[in-house]
Amino acid sequence: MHIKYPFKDAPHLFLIVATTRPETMLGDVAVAVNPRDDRYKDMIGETLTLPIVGRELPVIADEFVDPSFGTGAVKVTPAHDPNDFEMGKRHNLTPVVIMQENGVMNEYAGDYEGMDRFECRDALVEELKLKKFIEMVTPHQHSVGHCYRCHCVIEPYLSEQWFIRMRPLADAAIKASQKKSVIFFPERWEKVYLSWLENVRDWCISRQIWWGHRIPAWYCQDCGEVTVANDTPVKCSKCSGTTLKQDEDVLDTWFSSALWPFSTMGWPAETPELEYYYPTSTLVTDRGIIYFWVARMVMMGLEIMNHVPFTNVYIHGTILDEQGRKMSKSLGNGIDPLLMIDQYGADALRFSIIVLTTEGQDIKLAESRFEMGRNFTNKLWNAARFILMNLEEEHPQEINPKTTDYQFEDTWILSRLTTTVKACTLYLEQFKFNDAAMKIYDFMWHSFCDWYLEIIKTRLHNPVNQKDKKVAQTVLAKVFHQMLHILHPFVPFITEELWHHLKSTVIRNRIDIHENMHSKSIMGSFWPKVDKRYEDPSAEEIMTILQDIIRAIRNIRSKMNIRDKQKLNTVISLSEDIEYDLSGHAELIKRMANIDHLEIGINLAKPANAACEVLGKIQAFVPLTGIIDPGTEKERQIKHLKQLEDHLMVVRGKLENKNFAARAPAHVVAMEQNREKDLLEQITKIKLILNDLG
RNA sequence: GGGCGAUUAGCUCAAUUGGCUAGAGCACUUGCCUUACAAGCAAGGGGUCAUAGGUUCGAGUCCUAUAUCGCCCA
Repeated sequence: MHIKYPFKDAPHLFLIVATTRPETMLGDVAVAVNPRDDRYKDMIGETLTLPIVGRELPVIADEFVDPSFGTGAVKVTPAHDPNDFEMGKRHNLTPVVIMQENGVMNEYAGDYEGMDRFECRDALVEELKLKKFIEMVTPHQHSVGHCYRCHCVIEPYLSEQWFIRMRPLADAAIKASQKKSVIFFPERWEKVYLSWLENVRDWCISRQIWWGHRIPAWYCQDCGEVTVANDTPVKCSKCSGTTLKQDEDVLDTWFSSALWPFSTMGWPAETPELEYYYPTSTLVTDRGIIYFWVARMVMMGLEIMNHVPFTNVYIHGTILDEQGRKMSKSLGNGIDPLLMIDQYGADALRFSIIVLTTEGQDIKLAESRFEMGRNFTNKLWNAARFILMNLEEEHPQEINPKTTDYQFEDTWILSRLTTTVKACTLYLEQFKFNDAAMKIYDFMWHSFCDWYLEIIKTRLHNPVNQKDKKVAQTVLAKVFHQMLHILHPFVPFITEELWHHLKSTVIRNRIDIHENMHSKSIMGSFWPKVDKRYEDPSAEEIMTILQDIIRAIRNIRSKMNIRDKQKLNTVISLSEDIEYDLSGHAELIKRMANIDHLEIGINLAKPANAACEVLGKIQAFVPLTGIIDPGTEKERQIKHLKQLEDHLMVVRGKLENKNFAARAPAHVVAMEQNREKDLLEQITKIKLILNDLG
């Protein structure tokens, strides 16, 4: 709406002012233009007459005015617009409040006194029209603040409120993070924290709502003195008058929240809780409240307790719904954790969420994601059933397995366990929870269950001697015990339950696993220490090779449609320069690949009608007279050959680049050279096999 | 308008700070009710790492620009 404001000295001339809230003109105290706006330059300092009201308004110059917006001249209403309030302060203008607190026009509204603000708007526009003060009306889209509870339009309103001077508090909080007394994980959130503190403005803590802590300020009705006190004062501190009125407003909720780390511990009393819990080590939260809450807790902690409330601030991703929207009550797209716990289990819920929580990434959460955690806990439960069942046996004295009593798989799983404990510990210290969870997942499922349990089944069910069976049982119990411990933070309920079963089984059967099991709960135990004696990188490397061989044989089985139950014979031929001794592992391969006769040796000849697999310096031959399909076999070999040749091209591309040899580190060059040699050897072997197939 | 982040397999996400043929879960294909587990076992298939330049012996990773999406602030 464009309104004409006449000049005092030339009432037939006007300055046109645009507004979306015409009723606020009753509170106008000036009209402002941009000092560099040529259209209005000459008018600065002139006086206008406010239509209808008749008040004199100076034309002032202010950089804030955007010449391209509206008419380039704006009415200044300091009592009813925050920007105008700032402008009013800059030009020493006295604000005029035109409404009461309930939105009804007051005595400054003249004839409109007593009208509601919207009623007043219509009536005033009518009058302006009648008196021809309106230049034109254009539709204009703008955003209007609404109350989040009652949805009515927010009215900016000049009133007296309490503020906290933030600069000194903020400076202390900035220093705390510079000194690393407060550390963010991931690190980059520190920037958000700092940029807010550096540009912080004084904080208005008065809220005009009926719930919350009333502001502890009392106004003397006799002399006007303000008394601020912990306890309700009985008389004015200045004139001793007894007519005191407490401020109607309450403290901003974030003010109370800022005190949370100590106010919840009995502060200001010096309670044992306060002593124990303040300061604490780590705060875990969402990035959305880094300055609303985190920074304010730090400031208040420093100011009041002389110490930061926490050292580490772990910022996790925001949990969103499947479509990437924030969860909210009004959208109804939230997931009820209690419902999920009923459906999938508390541990499943917890484990799934930890696995999904990757560093600095929001989490799109769908209910189906909890299946992963459920499957994991289910797997753990079933593995435990198997273990406990197989420990159920009277266990006499000779239970103390010396290193020489260990089978290869025992050394391997103990080393894998140690590696896993090490990695988990490191990841947890770095707040990389999902990496820690994934390591445990992989160990429990793909090392312990898929391989170790399968390998030792024969030792448990058809042992060659009782001693070896007992060694297997002891290692089994020991690994399971430690595994439960590293699993415990991720799946606390199931590990507690299983730990009790293990404890009673171990005690009843007198299995000595050299672990303290006297506490009443797994929570009373300690996090496993890395025991370097169990580390065995070569066992882990050899096991990887054995797994490759076993997979290759199973692959041949699958491709040639041979049932798992059918026993096969196999010849494993090794190059003479192979770095590993596999001779001791024939039994393991036979067991896991279901092989009847297995021959392992250097440069063994390929048997007739055999399916082959080339694995680096190892060749596996499975004789399949009458079963082998030469077409399928040829296809397999050609496919493998192509892979090797593609890889060789990449490697040669590097080696043939003169700069590579000159500038890359020696170990990288050596690695590529070795790789070329290995690839060539393998290619030669496959070509021989293909020749043989015709 | 300012700032931050994302873009990798059909889907959801990793990739130890620039160095083996980019991994996992789900989904998919094939074969298995094998006395811990079919919510499972075994074997597979699947990726021009958003696009275009640049730096480098070497780029998913570093730099610049573009596109799309998201968050915060004004």
